[in-house]
Amino acid sequence: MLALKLATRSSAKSPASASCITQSPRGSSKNMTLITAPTTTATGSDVRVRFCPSPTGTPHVGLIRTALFNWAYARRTGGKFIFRIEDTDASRDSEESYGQLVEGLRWLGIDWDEGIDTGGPNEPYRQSERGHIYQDVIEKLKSSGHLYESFLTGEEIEQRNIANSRAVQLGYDNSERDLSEEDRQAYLSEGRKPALRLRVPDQDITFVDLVRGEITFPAGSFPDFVLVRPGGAPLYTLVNPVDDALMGVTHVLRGEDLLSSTPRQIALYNALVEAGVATFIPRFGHLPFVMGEGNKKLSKRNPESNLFLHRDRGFIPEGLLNYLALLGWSISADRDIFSLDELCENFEIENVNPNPARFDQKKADAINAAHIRLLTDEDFVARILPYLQSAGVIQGQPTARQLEILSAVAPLTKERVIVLGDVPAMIEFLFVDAADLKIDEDALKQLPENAVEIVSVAKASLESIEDFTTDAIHQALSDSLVDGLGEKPRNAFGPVRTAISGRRVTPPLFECMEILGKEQSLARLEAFVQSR
RNA sequence: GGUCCUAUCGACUAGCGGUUAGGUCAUCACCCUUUCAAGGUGAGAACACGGGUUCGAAUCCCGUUAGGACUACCA
Repeated sequence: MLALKLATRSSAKSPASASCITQSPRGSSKNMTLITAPTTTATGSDVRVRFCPSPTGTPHVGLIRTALFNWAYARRTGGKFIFRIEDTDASRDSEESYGQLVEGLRWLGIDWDEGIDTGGPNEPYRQSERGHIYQDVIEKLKSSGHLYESFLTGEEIEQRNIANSRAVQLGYDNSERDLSEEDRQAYLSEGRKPALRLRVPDQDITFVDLVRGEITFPAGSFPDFVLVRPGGAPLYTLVNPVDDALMGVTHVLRGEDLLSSTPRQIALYNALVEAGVATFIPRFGHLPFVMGEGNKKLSKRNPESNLFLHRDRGFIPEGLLNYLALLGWSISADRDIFSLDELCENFEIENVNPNPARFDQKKADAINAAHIRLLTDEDFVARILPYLQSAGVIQGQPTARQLEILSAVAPLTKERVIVLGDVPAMIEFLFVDAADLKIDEDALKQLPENAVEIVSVAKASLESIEDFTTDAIHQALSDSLVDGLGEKPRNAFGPVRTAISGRRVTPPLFECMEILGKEQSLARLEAFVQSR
């Protein structure tokens, strides 16, 4: 025990510890291998990060946050961002989901330097098309002695543990590391086919996590694990690190759920280096979970996990990404709103907070609203158009008059929505004829007794106006309703608003009347009086 | 069972040995106001617990407690 501590300490002090992997051999297995491969020292433009989702289901905001941080890290360092698809599980993967992943990243503006569609020096970027590559790597690992055949079934492994009074949960006992040739032949003659396991070094494995600092897994924390199925099909445990190695990935930024498998991957990387497949071990950084209600990881069942639901509601990429970045990272002590450029300029993986963060829809909404207000009027119009079209407010391409209305109402509307999906209901009345205007229940409910009187006085006072402008309208209505009838502004303008828009909440009333024009406005007031 | 991670207002966080513990969302109050927003001002609200190290601990160390992850011939 003392010797172990000394070993760890001295190795930490030695100059050789520029490598992040600390070695402290323990025990004395005949086949003991040690981790000797160097950890990458890549910085700046040598940085290579990747996003490698499995195409199962619709894109999840937690997944997007991972993509965002990898992307931001690449943009910050000047390195490369690789987009790879891990579609080796035909039963769960779907082409539809693959398409959604690509669509999602494109919509958000997260672009990649190598990968799907874009191509690059390490094609193909879909694992389902890389089968031949893995077979070659498996051969190299076999001939360098890092893999060994394992014939025991799960049931047999459990039996052995019971027989040896070893905890069943401990799993495999590495008992076939030195299988004799006779035993091997005996298994083969039974018609068994072996899985291939990695000979894991009997030593503590330490690495410096980019968000959590130094982490040590004691020797024996996990058994020799399977890399290849009986029959030769490679597993995720093999293909993920192999692809990273082949693609030269230097920094692996991924979810916290993979933290425990990192020592396994370091052991594999070491084997890969010794087998001549890789030249270094990457650095790892484990991002905190995105949580949902209670203390549970945000699951695909939670609607707020679905990227496209946010888009459909009217989140804009700037808002959603800003909020997602806030889940574990902050730009400064007193600022929450920032652009993607600012994120890329300031992102430091070392500043990511290791605690899990809860997804808060209210705050996400507030951040999105702030970004909508930052849009120029032209940009705002362009972005709300699809929402107006799908709500049926505008059919097909907008007319010149509709465009005119939109640009007039844009600055008024921008200030009072939290998502773009709020817009159609708010401005629909500007696009219908007086005869077709419907009056909402909640607008009617709060009308004063003398609503009809107010509206007809309003109409009379507006008829004489020459210039039908906001100021003139305001003046005329104030004179006739507030001064003339002695109504409070609230009581005076409420009925007019309802008659004009049919709604309780609208952009500012006088501006809306100016946009509608004198004829339309008066027609609506008249229609209201007639219908009561 | 084993291994690992985590712990600051209701939520997200700033803090990296000396702060009246700061900001944002949410909540409440007031101001502004033609509705709704936006904006302005203000209030309440946190260092999980126990030891240690130190002149001094939210900050470093240990333990406890509480969450969480992993422990597949899934990815």
